[in-house]
Amino acid sequence: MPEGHTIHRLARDLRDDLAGRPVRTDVRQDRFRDGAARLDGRVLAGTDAMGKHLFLHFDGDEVLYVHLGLIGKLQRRPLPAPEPSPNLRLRLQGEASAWDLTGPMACELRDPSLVDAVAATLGPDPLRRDARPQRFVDAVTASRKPIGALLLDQSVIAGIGNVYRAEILHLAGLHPDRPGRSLTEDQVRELWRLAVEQLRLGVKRNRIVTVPLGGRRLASIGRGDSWHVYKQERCRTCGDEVVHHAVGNRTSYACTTCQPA
DNA sequence: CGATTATGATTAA
DNA sequence: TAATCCTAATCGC
Repeated sequence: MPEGHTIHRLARDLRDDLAGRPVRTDVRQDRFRDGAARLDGRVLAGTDAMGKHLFLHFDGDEVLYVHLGLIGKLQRRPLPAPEPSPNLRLRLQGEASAWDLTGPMACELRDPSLVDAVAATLGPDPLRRDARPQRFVDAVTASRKPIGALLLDQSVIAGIGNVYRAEILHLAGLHPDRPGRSLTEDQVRELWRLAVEQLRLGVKRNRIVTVPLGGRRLASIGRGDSWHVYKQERCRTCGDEVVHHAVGNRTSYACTTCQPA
């Protein structure tokens, strides 16, 4: 689940649930036992999300830095919270809920200066008001790498993952192999606009659904029916064949008709 | 019940 | 390019 929309939604939900009051911590794995003990009883001051990076600011000038990676989860448990999984990296418990972190790529207590250090490695984030889209446009139009690789490069645009890459390129009618340099500024601006639109929808729905709802309820869209080309054999727009091939180390998906090479 | 797979990213070779 | 980390849902037998 974790592309940028997931992280921004978590930042919001964690703030709403936990901020302003002391949190209790719990842990099952050994690797963050010390960190959990340090945080126990501290007040969550606020949260921040940049691309796929999540920052929880605690009173006492310390930041809990979390990156979920491929398989990490941060799940809400209404109180009384169930017995945690043996894999629990960290539980943060507030007055009405507990949040269980499992499988993250990173879970570290750091100095607040880390936020700026991470920001310096990232391209503009379509979900942030302070994003500078022209940086994305310039990076793409200057590169000979395929647009499919550039969209996954977090230093070019922050927060896009494999699902949004496939779906945004399909919505734009662009083939993943098109070199960045071959695109017009207008085409790249359209990619940015689609990224903003789709990621915002993702935050709102807490789920990636790029097909038009057409009056249907979100809950009625089945698993695998949510996308035009990602993990599809046939394009959900025109019914033609979807071709799978590796671009930028990951499987890319493109409709032979909607996304001509 | 074991094998496979995944919406990520870094490090080593 | 390949190996590695980490977990849980899904799939085939």
